[in-house]
Amino acid sequence: MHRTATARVQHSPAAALVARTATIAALDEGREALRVGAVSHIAADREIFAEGDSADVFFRIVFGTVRTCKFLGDGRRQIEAFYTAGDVFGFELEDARILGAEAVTDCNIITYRRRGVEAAALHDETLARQLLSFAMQSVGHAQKHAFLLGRRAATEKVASFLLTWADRQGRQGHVDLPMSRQDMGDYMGLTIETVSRTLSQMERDGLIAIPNARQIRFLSRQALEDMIV
Amino acid sequence: MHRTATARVQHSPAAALVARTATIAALDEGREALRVGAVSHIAADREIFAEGDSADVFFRIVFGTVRTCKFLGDGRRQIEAFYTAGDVFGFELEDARILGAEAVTDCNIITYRRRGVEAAALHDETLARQLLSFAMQSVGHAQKHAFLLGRRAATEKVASFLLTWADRQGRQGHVDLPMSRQDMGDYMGLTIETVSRTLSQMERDGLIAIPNARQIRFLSRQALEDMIV
DNA sequence: CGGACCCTTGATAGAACTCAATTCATGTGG
DNA sequence: CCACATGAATTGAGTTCTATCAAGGGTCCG
Repeated sequence: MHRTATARVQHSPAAALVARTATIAALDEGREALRVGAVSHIAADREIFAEGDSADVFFRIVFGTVRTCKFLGDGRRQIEAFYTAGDVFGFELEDARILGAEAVTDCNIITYRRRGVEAAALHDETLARQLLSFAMQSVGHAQKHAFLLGRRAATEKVASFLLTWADRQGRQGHVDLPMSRQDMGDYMGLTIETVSRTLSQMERDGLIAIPNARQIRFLSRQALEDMIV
Repeated sequence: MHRTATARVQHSPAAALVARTATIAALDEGREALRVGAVSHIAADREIFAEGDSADVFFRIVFGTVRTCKFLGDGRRQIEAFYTAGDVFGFELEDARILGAEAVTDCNIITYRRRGVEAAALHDETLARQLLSFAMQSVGHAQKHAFLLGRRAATEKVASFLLTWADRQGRQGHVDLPMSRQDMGDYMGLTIETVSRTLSQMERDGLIAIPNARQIRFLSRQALEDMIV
């Protein structure tokens, strides 16, 4: 399940599309002492941490999906990222968190002490390298998100979102969506209605099938890829 | 919305706005051997590196402004970031660059060998820490960019852009824009006309003065800050 | 069966884009 | 020094796309 970060880097050609979020494999290799307590179970829609909380710990997902987000004063919400099994989230440089995190689905997560891991990295070359690699992969993810948001048309955003998730799930012709339309919209900067309409239109155009709201089958993956230039 | 949490810490608006890009101070402290050649001068609008180039070097700006961007198949361009004096850019994890870089204005830049710096970091704790810090700050910048792009209204984007640049320049009531309206639009996901119209409207509303296209004075900074929630 | 929630669909209004024309700033050559 | 050319920026008119408001389906669960 947890391939090493270095192995993933070499994935290459299709890598352009893969907006895989990053993990820190070294945390699995005899460094269990860095953990805080046991695995925690979080129910769907429960908050994991809030904007402004102390960023003294970070997390890795055993299973389930997590979203990190920011609330605007008028109630709008922007989702920064979705994280799934194996992903590390909540690792921040500042003391106070600038994002909140919530469980999208029920999930199990492992907690790590930030200072402990940072200290360990000082005399642990593998960990240090993976920490930097993790940070750089996070940059890549945030940039890909910015590029998705910068796209003008809703169809481009949705096509890009679907293909990215299919790749994350290692699938060619099918994608499971663990999140609601609201979550999708808040991630792409679209309303729930536009997301829904865009998907319906894609279905009418014969590009996808929607057996149910949380599952999408690709009928013409090429056409979707062509949409995002 | 899922706001089950207790009261959140309110950040000072100014702090939330500062999207300062990051540098690596240790490169100045007796580590000049890591440089490649002398300082290079680049003329405005010249390409520094292209998408797909080998990412074996990275750069630091002595003076001038640089943009990193990506071109879409249909000619659209998305700008990922602007960098100014002191900023490091072009540091990537992958071998092939996923962004191109161009000089916005004439500029002088210093070149560093990536592998050299990475290797030096293995037995140089200060450098290692700053490298990680740099990477994490880059994450923060990319996230702020994503949040700017996710904002729905053009006025919010433009207000946020202006205030961010004023802060980067350490100014309260005035901002110098080294880039064209086209650059601004490609950064914010807007057309050049919308950027221009939005600025004109802000001027009519008495929020800003535009002595010339590359200079903006804030007449009501508070009103601008209120726009971005 | 009823209710709650999520999703979809419809009608309308508003915001941003597109195309087009004009103004402005800058630089060049006569 | 001025006429002119050039490119950037602004402004205008019309169109397109997405948000908004509102209503109706679908599904799960008590």
